[in-house]
Amino acid sequence: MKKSFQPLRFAIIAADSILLAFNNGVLEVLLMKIHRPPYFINQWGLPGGLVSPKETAEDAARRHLLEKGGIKRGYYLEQLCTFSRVDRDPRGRVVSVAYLGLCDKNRIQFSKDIFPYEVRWFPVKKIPSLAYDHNEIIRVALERLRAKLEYTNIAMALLPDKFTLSELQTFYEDVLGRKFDKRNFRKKFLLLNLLGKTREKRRGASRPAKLYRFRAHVLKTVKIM
Amino acid sequence: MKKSFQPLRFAIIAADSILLAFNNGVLEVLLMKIHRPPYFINQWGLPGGLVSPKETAEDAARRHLLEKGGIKRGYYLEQLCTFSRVDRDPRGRVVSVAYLGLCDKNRIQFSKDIFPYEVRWFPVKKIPSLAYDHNEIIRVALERLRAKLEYTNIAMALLPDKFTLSELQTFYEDVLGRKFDKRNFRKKFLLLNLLGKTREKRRGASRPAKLYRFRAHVLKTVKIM
DNA sequence: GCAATAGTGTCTGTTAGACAGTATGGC
DNA sequence: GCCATACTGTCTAACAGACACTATTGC
Repeated sequence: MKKSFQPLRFAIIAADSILLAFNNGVLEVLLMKIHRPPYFINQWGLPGGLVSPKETAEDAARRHLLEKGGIKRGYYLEQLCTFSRVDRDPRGRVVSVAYLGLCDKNRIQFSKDIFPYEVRWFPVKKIPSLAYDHNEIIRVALERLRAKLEYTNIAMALLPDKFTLSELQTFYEDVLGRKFDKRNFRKKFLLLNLLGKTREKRRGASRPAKLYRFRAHVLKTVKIM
Repeated sequence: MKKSFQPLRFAIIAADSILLAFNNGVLEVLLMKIHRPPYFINQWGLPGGLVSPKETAEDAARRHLLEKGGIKRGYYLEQLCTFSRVDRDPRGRVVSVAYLGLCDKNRIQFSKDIFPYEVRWFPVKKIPSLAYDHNEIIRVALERLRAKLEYTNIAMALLPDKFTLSELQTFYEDVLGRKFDKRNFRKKFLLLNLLGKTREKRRGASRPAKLYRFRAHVLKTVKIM
């Protein structure tokens, strides 16, 4: 029988978050500029960092979103996947537990403190080459998001409180990269009974549109598409 | 701004596997008796162990299945979830990357070596109280399996090469805990075009039944139920 | 021929998807 | 009145689910 490897006693565990928001018809991800030497200086990467002895990986993910991006609460977060390629971090062995975060920028609570980090929202279609394996992590995150849009009501985490059916449709089309027939889309979504009417309308340069909201903000699995 | 925690420099990373098999109409999980002092001695737990410096978490999961259970290859394995509760291991901070494994005992390759570990297959409905948070991990694994049975062809990883439609139905009923109408079940599954006929029949104490097999052993997402 | 399980078909209600014209408001 | 976008309904094909009887083999 083959001899066992030496156990990994000094691994470092990191928690990285892919925080997504839908803004002006564009899906964006929050990225952070890396300052600390010696690797990837001035490159962009996911907001995240080490897990401390007294916190879970999810706690750490939330803490780093606060410490790096000033994001306090009001966003959805779920575990995505753990990345453990041996050479994924040039500093040594770092295993990263990645979290998928979804938010609406108007609903999120930002801290008013000043942070010594440079963060920026990037459209997911214009992401530069990132540090570590973060491009790969984002790819997996988008796959997960697209899958969940089809069989859960997770869209509620990215959309504003109130929205028109056209906005909802545009959102689905942009993120899934497919077009839907307007009549079928509306019929299907209204029959799912996930939405509630409001009395308000969105006024623009043409006929005003009714505003809807999600009835409940609890994640449900429902076949959508 | 709140001061950052101390980073976790000495965390230990483990990889644990929930290896499932379907045997005589019963879904079973492979468990291992814990011998090493000082905790949980003689309790059962998931086969797994530490991740070594030169291997990924998945490599480690497979290695521990081999070293502890003699299981060489021929099983399906996917990452399930990472468990990082601070006190989940009394020995100290251990973060576990859990893997969901699925196999057919007749198709799997067992090592012929002798292993100093006591392992046993337990019906998932008769699992004792396990070490660490392993009961919880198994709960999550079964949830994942049930979800994937409904929208992928993952059943192929648990079923034998050849099986009758009745056996397939029994499998679905047992694992999902619901009954299906025989005519509808067969109609639906055959229309999905996932199965191929063989010329063989299973003979028993009554009318022989045609044997089918899965056409391809590639995981596909297909709406099944 | 009896027990046991395999195998089969129809009907109905629901859903998915194709498809085009009218309504309302800003300017 | 014109532009822009909101809003609406029908038809057809496919699918989901309820339902009961005949066929084949071992004994």
